[in-house]
Amino acid sequence: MPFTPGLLARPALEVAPLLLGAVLTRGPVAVRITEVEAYLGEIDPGSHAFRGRTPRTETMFGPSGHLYAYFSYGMHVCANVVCSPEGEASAVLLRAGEIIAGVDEARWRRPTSHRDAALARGPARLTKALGIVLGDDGADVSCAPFDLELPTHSSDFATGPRTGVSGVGGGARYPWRFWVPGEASVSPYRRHAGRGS
DNA sequence: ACGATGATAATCT
DNA sequence: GATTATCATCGTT
Repeated sequence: MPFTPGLLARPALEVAPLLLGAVLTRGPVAVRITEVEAYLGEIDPGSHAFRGRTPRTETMFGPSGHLYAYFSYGMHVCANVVCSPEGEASAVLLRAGEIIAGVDEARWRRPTSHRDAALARGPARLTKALGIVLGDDGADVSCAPFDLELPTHSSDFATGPRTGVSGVGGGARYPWRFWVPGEASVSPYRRHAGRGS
C-alpha cells in the first residue's frame, strides 16, 4: 500500500504541499517532486475545467489519484494528479522534480539536457523524462507502471504566482504555485505571462 | 543572465 | 481560426 487514497480526495490547495517531496515512479524512472501548481476547476479562471466538463477535462472530474495528462503547445505533454472526490474538478500540475532513479533512461529521453538538474525542470520536461504520454491520461497512479509515495511528514515550502497562466487566472491573485526552497530542479520564475503587444 | 521567437497540433469557439 | 498550465535556440547585455 503506497499511500492512503483518501489523502488525495481533498481540494488541490491542500494536496499540493503534500506532493512536495513525494516520489512518482513510472517504470524504471522515479522523480522526487519539487514544484507543483494547484488548479481548482470550476471556480478557477486558470483551470481547463473553468468552463465546465469537456472531453479533454473528463478525467479532471473523475476520482482522485488518477493522472490528468494533456497535450499543450502542439508538442508537449503535461501531467496532473487529480484531487477531490469524483465530480469535483481539481488537480495539481507537476512542474518539476529531481530524478532519483533511472537517470540513464531519463538522460536518453532528454538528450538536450546537459545537466541532471534540468532533466525534469519544467512540466513538459518532467513528463518526457518519466516517459508519460497522452495515453497515460486517466491512469491510476497507484497501479503499475506507476507508483506514488507520499512523504511521511510535509517539508518546508514556498508559494507564489502561477507560471504561464494568462488572463485573470494568472498574476498574484492566485498564488497557487508551491515549491521546495533552494532546489536546483525548480524552474526559474518567469514574470512575462502573456504574449503579444 | 535575460529576452524574443519559432515550432507544432489538440481543443474549443 | 484562435488559443494554449511550453521548450529549445539564438540573439543581445
